[in-house]
Amino acid sequence: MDAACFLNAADRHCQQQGAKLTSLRRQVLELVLGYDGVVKAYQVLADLQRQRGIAAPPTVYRALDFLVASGLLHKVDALNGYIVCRHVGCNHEGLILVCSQCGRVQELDATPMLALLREQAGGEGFAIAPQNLLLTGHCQGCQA
Amino acid sequence: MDAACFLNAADRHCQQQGAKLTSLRRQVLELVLGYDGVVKAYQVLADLQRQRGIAAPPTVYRALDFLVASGLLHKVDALNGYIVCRHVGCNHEGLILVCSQCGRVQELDATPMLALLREQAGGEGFAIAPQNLLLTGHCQGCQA
DNA sequence: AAACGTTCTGTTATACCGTAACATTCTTGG
DNA sequence: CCAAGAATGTTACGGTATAACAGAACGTTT
Repeated sequence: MDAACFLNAADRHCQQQGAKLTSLRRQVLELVLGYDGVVKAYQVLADLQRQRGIAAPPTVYRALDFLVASGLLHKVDALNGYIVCRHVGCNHEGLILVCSQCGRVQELDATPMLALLREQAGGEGFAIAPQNLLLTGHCQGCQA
Repeated sequence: MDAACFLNAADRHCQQQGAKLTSLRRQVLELVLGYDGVVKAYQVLADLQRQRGIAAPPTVYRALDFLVASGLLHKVDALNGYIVCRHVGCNHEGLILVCSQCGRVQELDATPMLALLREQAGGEGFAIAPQNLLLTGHCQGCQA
């Protein structure tokens, strides 16, 4: 799915949910789409400054927060970054593999794994919420 | 297991591995043990400054890094924090369950789970690094 | 249209998180 | 003792994130 197509899907997705994909938020999403893999907030900020002349951290953080809340992006805590969600609209839980060297992202289906985890956690009285599973490691290209 | 007992276990654990649990590292571990759940590096730093008069960030970060590398603590990326490992000695990867309501933390062994994940990811040419799995949900007490 | 509340965005300032780089001290084996 | 490596002290900085308030845009009601 290319960027233009994704943006259309994002428009539809937000409209369905009554969320407003404003021009700023759309611009930020577009900037994130321009990268391959994990993006840092301050990278986006720098891009935004190049395009708008001036922008401050809260501007980009607010847009990113919105996009995460809408399910269009995922936050990658371990790397202080963000990635595009490639499963917008469907209810699958993803297994997201992030290469800690090159930042590239790969997604598998984590549904069976999360079912097992849910079972294990449930045995301890803990109900895990729907979520994606984020793991870091090295992709094929980055293994020496 | 109380703090004193844990410290003894930590001494033995490090001795077995040829790692040196110096007095500074032990002091940091003790400070972390004084908290219930997730601790931030700068909390520990503040405590250390109270006890020693002066200390700088690298001092506490180095000690925390050592304790994580030794398996005595886990780093919780999503929360920029650290927790005591409750399974010292069994050389495992943790499954850390964080209750999004009350903030309490519970730890299970994720080793078998990660073995499966490693196999699945390996099939795609991706090598998963050693790490903990952090999942959010609701603990027993917080399920209405 | 005018008045209003709500949501979004701009702006300034600051707090928090983490590490690089180098100096110094402390072990430990020869 | 002495050299080598490990651990700690110290300074300084860069990256990450948010608080707090001001202003603008938008829809709704009157």
